[in-house]
Amino acid sequence: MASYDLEHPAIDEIELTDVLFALSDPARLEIVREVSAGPLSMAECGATNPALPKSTKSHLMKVLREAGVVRNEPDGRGRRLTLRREELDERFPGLLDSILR
Amino acid sequence: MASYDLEHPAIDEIELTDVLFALSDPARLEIVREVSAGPLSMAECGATNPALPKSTKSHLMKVLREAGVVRNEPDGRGRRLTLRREELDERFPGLLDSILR
DNA sequence: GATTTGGTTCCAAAAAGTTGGAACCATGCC
DNA sequence: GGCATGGTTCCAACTTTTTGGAACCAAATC
Repeated sequence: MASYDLEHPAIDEIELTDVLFALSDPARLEIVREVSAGPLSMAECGATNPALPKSTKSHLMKVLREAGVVRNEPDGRGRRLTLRREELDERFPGLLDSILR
Repeated sequence: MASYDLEHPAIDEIELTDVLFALSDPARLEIVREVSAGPLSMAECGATNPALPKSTKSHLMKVLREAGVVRNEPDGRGRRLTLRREELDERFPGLLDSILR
């Protein structure tokens, strides 16, 4: 069954309030900070929170993905997490910069 | 009696995640947009949502106030709501601009 | 001081979000 | 195929937020 792709909102479907909500949780915001430095695998994320159960981490990531903040795509045996930087910058100029500063 | 002042966080106590959470609700974000144009009374706020019960509106305002987004001070018989613009701009440069744009 | 006006707080119910173990699924590798 | 690895989804318990009526409070005005 081939692909195993998760749903991502198109750029123009991304809602500001959803993005703000996704980033309003300290654990999620921290993940975004980590990912902002470059693509990471699931295991590499949440280095700050090593004891975090994987299901919990996956849920946090789901909120970020569904809000349009992070892209989650298959990568070998694992997954590749990337910040949707350019798209977010285009849709909400300056937002990410001011939050991640 | 005497004073009837509500609690407001000091500028350096304002947490980014609290601000983001406060603004992540469409009704609250709309209130902030209205207030960004200048001080308003409670009654003048939420013009978009006329049927909103006053207790509900007061709760929304409380979240905004406790997050440090809005100042709520006595003004005659009513109350004066103002956006804490300069303070927020100092603490989180560019944030409000990018959100309210 | 009684009344009206404008708003906050109390309280309880409903809705939404969080958390994590267990089951499941996909891929890579032997 | 079989197995280990990396991660998602299911489900249920728990916590937090939201919501709004009713009670309350403070200031202004008569």
